[in-house]
Amino acid sequence: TTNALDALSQEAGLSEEPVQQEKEAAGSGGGGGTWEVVGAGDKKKQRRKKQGPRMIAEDEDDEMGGGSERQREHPFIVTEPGEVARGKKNGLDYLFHLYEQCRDFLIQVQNIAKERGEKCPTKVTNQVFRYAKKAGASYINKPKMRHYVHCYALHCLDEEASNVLRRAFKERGENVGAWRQACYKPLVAIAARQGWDIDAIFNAHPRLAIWYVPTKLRQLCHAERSSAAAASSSVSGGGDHLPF
Amino acid sequence: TTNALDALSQEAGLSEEPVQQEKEAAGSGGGGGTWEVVGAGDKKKQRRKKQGPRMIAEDEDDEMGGGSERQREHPFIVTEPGEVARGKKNGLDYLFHLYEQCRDFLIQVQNIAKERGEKCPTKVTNQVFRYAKKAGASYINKPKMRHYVHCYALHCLDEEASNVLRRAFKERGENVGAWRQACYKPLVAIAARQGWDIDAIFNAHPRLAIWYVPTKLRQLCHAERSSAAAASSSVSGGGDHLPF
DNA sequence: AGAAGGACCAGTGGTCCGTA
DNA sequence: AGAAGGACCAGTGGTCCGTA
Repeated sequence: TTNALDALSQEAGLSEEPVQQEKEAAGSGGGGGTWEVVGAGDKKKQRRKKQGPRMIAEDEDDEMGGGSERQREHPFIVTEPGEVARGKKNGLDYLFHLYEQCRDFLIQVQNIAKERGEKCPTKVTNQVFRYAKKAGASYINKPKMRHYVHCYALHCLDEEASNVLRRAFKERGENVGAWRQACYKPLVAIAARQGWDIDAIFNAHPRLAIWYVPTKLRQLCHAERSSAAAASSSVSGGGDHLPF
Repeated sequence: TTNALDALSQEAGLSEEPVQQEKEAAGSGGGGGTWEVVGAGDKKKQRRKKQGPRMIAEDEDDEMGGGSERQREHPFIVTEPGEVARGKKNGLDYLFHLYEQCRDFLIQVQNIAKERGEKCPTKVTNQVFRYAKKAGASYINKPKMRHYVHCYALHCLDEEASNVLRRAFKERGENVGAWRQACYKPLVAIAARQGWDIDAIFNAHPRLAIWYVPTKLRQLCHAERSSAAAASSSVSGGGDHLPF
């Protein structure tokens, strides 16, 4: 906890070279099952490129010394439950594991806030992402986590349906983007069964409640509810008269 | 609701002259008991004054036409429960009434958001203040409401104690600032009785839950808890040994 | 001196788009 | 073409301080 406290009390330093850490993309080719996650790659300096005509001294050492490349996480592929991705890929169990890690980081941030009597986040906020980065989990970032939230939601709310979908998309050789898109539909169906309140559905699930409902999922639920309501009113005639 | 929808869908226009509305500071000298609240004063243009050297064409009509002054709400004075402030003053029942109004505005904003399938605020946010202004309640503003939140909290959580305090401070002829300061102490005492969790206390009260816990109140609770803990550990000796 | 509130500012939620 | 994520941006929570 002492270390954690330190990590939080310093600000995120973008200008100083960050301390390098070891990594071999946890889970991408390793043993299997338990993810021994540590810090990430070789990233260096990536200074701002756009934003106005600020050009002077912009690229003092843009060559990065000895040709080491800016490192990213390996891309995800559709894997079935329990399957470990081979080659320079990460599997979906690993993806979902990242959400559990974020939850752990949130809990740490919450504990620190409570100790200090500061306001205590209930969601995975920017502060939590900053904390995760400081704690060495540089492979966690906001755009990625937000991108796949609804996939994780399906995994939480109906693991069986999620597994079926994963197997089907793996079998068909679909890419991650296609699988990701396909995750919306069963979620909307779940919302339909529960009165369309997707926020309530997220909040009722302890591991999901800490994630913001994705805008697109919210919109899909709303659109689907509207057209369902229109359809059910049109079967009774479609006019202004009372049903039945 | 149609009007409400319109009000929300337009952005707050700072540059255009806002539509003028009638007002005679509701409750400041009126009948008594029920606040017939409407729009506010004569405010005009108040464009930015600081922020850089942007000077050109800054004050095309700074004289405001015919000498009409920029209008503010009358200041609050300490009144006892049920008492209506006389002269160019507002009483504390009116102050608390503003919090109830904000709650009504929040509920309207929530209803609109639900209809539209947008994310739904649980607190009085900037959006709600903007909505209130559009709806004609220009006497409601964020700095004022935040300033007195803890006073309203005491009123909600222990109306009897709040009333006693009001009578005492009125009798002593104290000003609003002194009364406001004095509201902290009984709140900290309430928190002490309930395990020091001021957020939980706010959230447990339906009318209070929509307000952010004021920073200073949170800090006071934290400081008081710490010193209470220190005191209770020092009576048992003050050392590192176990109590008892 | 006491008080009301416009306006500022650091850090947020959200996601685009230059990058690999 | 498909995907990861730095970095941007509009609007937020918070409150200072020029104003009356």
